[in-house]
Amino acid sequence: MNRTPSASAEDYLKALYALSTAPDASERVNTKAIADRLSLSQPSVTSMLKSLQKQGLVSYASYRGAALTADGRTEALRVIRKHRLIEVFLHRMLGYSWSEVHDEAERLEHAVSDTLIDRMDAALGFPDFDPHGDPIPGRDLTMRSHDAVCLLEIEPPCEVTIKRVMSQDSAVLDWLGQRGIRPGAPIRLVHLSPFDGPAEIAIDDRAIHLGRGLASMLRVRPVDAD
Amino acid sequence: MNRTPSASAEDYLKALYALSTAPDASERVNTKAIADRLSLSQPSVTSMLKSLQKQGLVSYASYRGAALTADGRTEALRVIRKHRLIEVFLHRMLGYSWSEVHDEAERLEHAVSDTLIDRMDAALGFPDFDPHGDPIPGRDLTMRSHDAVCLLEIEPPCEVTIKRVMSQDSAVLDWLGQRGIRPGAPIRLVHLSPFDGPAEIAIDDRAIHLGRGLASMLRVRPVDAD
DNA sequence: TTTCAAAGTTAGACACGGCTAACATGTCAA
DNA sequence: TTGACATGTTAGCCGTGTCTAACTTTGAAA
Repeated sequence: MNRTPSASAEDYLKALYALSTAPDASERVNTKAIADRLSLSQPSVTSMLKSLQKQGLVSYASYRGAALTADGRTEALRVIRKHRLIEVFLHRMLGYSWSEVHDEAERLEHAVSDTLIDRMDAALGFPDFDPHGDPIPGRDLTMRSHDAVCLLEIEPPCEVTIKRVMSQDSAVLDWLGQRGIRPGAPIRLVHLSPFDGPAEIAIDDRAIHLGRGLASMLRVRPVDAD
Repeated sequence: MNRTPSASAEDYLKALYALSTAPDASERVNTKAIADRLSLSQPSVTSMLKSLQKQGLVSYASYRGAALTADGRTEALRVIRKHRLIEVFLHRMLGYSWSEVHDEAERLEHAVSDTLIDRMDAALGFPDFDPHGDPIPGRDLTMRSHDAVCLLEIEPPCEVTIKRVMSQDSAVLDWLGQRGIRPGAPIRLVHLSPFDGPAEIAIDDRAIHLGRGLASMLRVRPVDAD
């Protein structure tokens, strides 16, 4: 009863991990939230949760949502580690842009062995972050914590460094990338318009106005924090 | 009705290709031969052949065996191309030995996109052969012909170069590799014992005696043929 | 020409992972 | 406290790809 999770099961575990570690998330995760995230019907989710519980990866109670067990969390982190290392590998070794890596990694993460991923890790020099700035769990499958904060929580004006861009949408990533907005880039938060207005930032002395949606995807650290 | 073949379907197409291009193969391939090669039951094969026929990849008639259609052949070659390029990639870029590459490639071949494989191909400098000396179909999906002959067809004594080692068994490959028997290695066929006896070869002036089984896996070219 | 073993197919089952339709439960607002 | 509506589950279906058991066909030897 403890076989390797199927590709589908891995996707559920990843979704569960992401939803339960989201900024404002509760302990237990909704059936609906999982269904929405994976674009599946709710009954499909119910049935997979029961199956994952039988495998000891999820704790689940009818009408009460689900949570990862310690084992489930480990499996989720194993997949996330694979996903992010593959992203770095595609980016650095094969010239993929950061907007292209996600979809390819989404398929490969279910096919690469633990051995292969460790060799990729070594070939890359044991990177800590993927091309989007997402932290890569180490071989011990613990998630590194990330001390960056949301751009919208900064008091303008302020010089910050972009640490992480929390989007997987390739159109968004292309648009940001063309403007130099990527992890490591130094930017200046100039102004935050009230009433959910845009954020004005400056990068290389060029002004860019970002809607709140986009701005909230940027995780930054004040320059003097180092 | 012309979707991308499933991972299973790809395995059947590869098997069909291998069996129908084997040295002494007939036009049509047995159900049993496929079942044996894939370690599946015969009824499973019958049912998949019907499905592949419906997809236009295989021509099949009850009790008459099966053959690839032009489309099926193309799909088979696409998978073989992926498999062999992945093998080269693992070997050259990630330090895999030639006895390790097959199993990993067997899983990855179903997950890599055409785009990724083309980038790997370019990163490797468009190799013509995989680590076992098997020819890699080009982007146009045509199989390069291979002018090497079986070691057992050579008249000893004769200096030859090993061109290809037709085994996927890692124990066999390790044993051969430890003795320097790999594509590119120059060897001397010293003697062929009669009555299905061993082949005596010399490599770096060291004598090695190979059973017919092993010897028949070696494809070579006489040194003066270049 | 007959027969019989090997090869092939059909029938029917199962696990997996989806789905829709219908029913059950929870929760918030009145 | 009680609806009403959002959320969740159950029931039952489907397609894929596998299996075993039972039956059919083929083809080669007698």
